[in-house]
Amino acid sequence: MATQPSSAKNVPWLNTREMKAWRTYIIASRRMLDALDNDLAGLDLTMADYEVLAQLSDAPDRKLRMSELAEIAMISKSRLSHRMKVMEQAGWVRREECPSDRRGFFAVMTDKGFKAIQKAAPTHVDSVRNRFIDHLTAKDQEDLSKIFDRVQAQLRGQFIAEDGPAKSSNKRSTKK
Amino acid sequence: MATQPSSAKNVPWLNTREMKAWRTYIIASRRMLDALDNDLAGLDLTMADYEVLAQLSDAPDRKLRMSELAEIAMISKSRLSHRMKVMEQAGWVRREECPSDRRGFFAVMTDKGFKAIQKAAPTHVDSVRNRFIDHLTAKDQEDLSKIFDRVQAQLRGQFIAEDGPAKSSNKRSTKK
DNA sequence: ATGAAGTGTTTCAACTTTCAACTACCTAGC
DNA sequence: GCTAGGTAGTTGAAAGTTGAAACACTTCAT
Repeated sequence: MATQPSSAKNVPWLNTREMKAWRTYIIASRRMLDALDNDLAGLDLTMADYEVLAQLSDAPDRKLRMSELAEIAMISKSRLSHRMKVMEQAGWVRREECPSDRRGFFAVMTDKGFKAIQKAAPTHVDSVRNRFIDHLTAKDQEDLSKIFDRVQAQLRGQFIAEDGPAKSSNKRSTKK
Repeated sequence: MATQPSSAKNVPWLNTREMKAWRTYIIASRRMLDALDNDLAGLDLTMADYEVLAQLSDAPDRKLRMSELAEIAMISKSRLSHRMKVMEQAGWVRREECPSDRRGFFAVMTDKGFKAIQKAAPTHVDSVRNRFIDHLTAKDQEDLSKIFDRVQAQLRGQFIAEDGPAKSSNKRSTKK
């Protein structure tokens, strides 16, 4: 539906090597991500929230425009608004008016939020090491970077070529 | 909390190479998975449902015990029950009593379900190729398999060592 | 000025996910 | 045979997540 990528017919099936790579990658990744989320749960964080907070803590003055934060954290503006409300109540962030553009707001990380993320970081890094990085050689790491740089480049290419705002859109057709 | 992996204190931070590998992998993966889900949306499928159906279609007689299916599709039994209800209404699967253990049920893929997945498969494979596999050399694929085999082996190790039923458990502590 | 477009929030309805029963059955020990 | 305890799977309610659309402002170009 909608510009079927030309080559859609007679797609060559995955051969054994390809299938193995795909399945191994996809399954191990899911398990690992579950595990990481689990490791963070003890700190009342999800990976998604950690990502938002980490981005914020890296930003100059630990503040970013809402839109920009949404973009780099790869979530919709609406979703960010929702999450911010929760994190605001936890006292980790607050909103601040943008003086130069009065439509805009900054998401600002509070000291409490910064302490929270600083406390979470070692646990998370430990997770990432134990569950992933420490099992890779330096060469592996470089290979991986190259591979996923390529993957990402192509995705970006396709998205720019298209129209939509990149986000999903779940069009479960008119089937009940 | 709960057997902190001994080395939890003074965790060495990720160096540049490690950080690059981790971020590139995690971000590109997320984008790619989003894209794949998007590609499937036109066929009224999510990756999760596709996974369930694919497992079923690969099983002998295209049937599996509910528990077993839940396990290999990496979802909880409860969740599978709920999803099955939906897929049953779509006419893709049905439940069948297990004669040898009358507590049990088989999930059975119907012909209609098989046709649906057969129709979806080329699109999905095309997605997987375009967005991932075709950007890897044969060597890349082998490297990837090795890497994620290792990652998975270690995860399994840790899980076996623990008590729970492997599934998350979200213990957001007693805060509010 | 005026209208179009941008920023961010909010409401709403749909959907997903988990949790804690709950039914039904099986197995073992006595 | 009975009973205790375990397993298979379902269920309903509660909680959480999500995106679309409507909204209130503000800015910007004419």
